[in-house]
Amino acid sequence: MDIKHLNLRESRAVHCSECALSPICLPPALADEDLDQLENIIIRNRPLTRGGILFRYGSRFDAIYAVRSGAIKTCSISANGEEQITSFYFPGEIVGLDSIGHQTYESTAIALESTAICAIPFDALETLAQRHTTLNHHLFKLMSSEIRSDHKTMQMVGKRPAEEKLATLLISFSARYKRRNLCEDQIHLPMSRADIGNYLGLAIETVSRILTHFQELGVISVNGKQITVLNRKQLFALATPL
Amino acid sequence: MDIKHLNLRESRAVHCSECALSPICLPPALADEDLDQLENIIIRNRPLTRGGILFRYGSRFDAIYAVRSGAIKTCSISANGEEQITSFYFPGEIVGLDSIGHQTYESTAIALESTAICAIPFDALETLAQRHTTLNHHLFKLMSSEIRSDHKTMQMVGKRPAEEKLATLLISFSARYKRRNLCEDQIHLPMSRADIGNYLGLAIETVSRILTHFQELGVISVNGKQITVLNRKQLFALATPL
DNA sequence: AAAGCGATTTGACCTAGATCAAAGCATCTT
DNA sequence: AAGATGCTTTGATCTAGGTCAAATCGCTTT
Repeated sequence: MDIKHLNLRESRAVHCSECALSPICLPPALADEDLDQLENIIIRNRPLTRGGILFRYGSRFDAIYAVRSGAIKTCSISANGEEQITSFYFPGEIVGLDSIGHQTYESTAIALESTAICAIPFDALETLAQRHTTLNHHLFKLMSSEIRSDHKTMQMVGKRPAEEKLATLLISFSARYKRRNLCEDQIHLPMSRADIGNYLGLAIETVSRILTHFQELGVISVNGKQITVLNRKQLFALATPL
Repeated sequence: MDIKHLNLRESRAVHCSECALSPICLPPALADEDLDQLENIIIRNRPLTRGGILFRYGSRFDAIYAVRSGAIKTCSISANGEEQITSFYFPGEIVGLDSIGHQTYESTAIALESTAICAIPFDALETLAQRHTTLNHHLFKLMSSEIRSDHKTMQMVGKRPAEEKLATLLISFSARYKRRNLCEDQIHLPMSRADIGNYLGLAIETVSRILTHFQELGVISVNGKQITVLNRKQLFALATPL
């Protein structure tokens, strides 16, 4: 490991207790002592670049990951090789929960842009959780939230008009920006139109057309991957009321 | 509680260790002593009748449920009142995992036919799991399996031809029959065509048409809710290769 | 700055599956 | 047994959104 790399590590070595994302990713009532123990097992690697693979379907499962910055997509690959994007993950969110209890990762996780990650080795985490009720409970909660979020996705994807799907997705992204105290009306889409289409079950042409249409309606303004919400109320009216 | 009810309870009081479904619903390596403790917290109520509600969105979350016989559907209700079926549960499977860590149930669970249930109060289960690593691990595993199963559903529902969706669903049901050592070629559909349509994102007419078409192809024979698989190989060929 | 390349947009057309409508079938009532 | 009620099937249309094709926009790379 060269000096430059060491410096990089050093500069990014933020303790969980100082991390702005901890309200999203950690249980609220974690004692200082427990936090220290958790801190000790977390590994902060060099950031992934766009397209970089965090883990690959079939490789040995050893850790779950907290996104620190950037964004991740996860996909299931069907036997005939077609990939289905199952989720997008933003800072503060945890990737890899679907592989817990398995020997191998059950999906592939790919960085959508330059992305910094905290790796949390699962064996150590499970051992720690066995001794700390709060942490164990938090893990249950994280996993059940993941299930619910998948259910919302199913609700959005299953047989709704394309406009509704897209409006709903934009609102979901906006809400996640807000949760991190970022401006909820400036949505940066880290993924391609193809990714959005795959996720929502739409052709990329449809995604593009609907974004232009929303723009014509004056609901949003589109500038490549940058979306500005101009009429929040109307956007909600276009979406599936979840 | 009247005598009749007590008798009913008595007659169905099968211990987990004797339950044919335990390989599906319990961790394989659970010590006898732990099993006794688990057994003590489980509540076996009177069976639900068709349409009976196991739990309702918004009511207080207090237990997860193992299906003993019959079948359950769970639905998310969107704000405009439309329901989206998120899963079907067969004997040995666990319902309610999506509500763990919440005060209230996050979905509604409804019996599709006469259905017997084991209720497992979650507080007690969590306390027990805190002391028994195997059980805790099993809970993680159950939840991650639920996430994966949702991902498979998303893969099936998202932008696949209708025939593929239906073939895939039949195979999923068939696999779950087999898991319980039942004949994998005799599929009893406990749910209506409308439920299947809702789940797969198809109109009920489409569901019906495709079942007839599969019958014309000689792949299955349809008799109301009773499906017989005549050509397993061909059915697989019609399905999404998951 | 030019060239090259992938991503995105826009337009024209076409199909899978939705919707509408009506007829069959069961199951439950009276 | 005759209705009544609610599924399911079948048939005839219609349309949202897919597919194909071409133009445009942003990028790297040279």
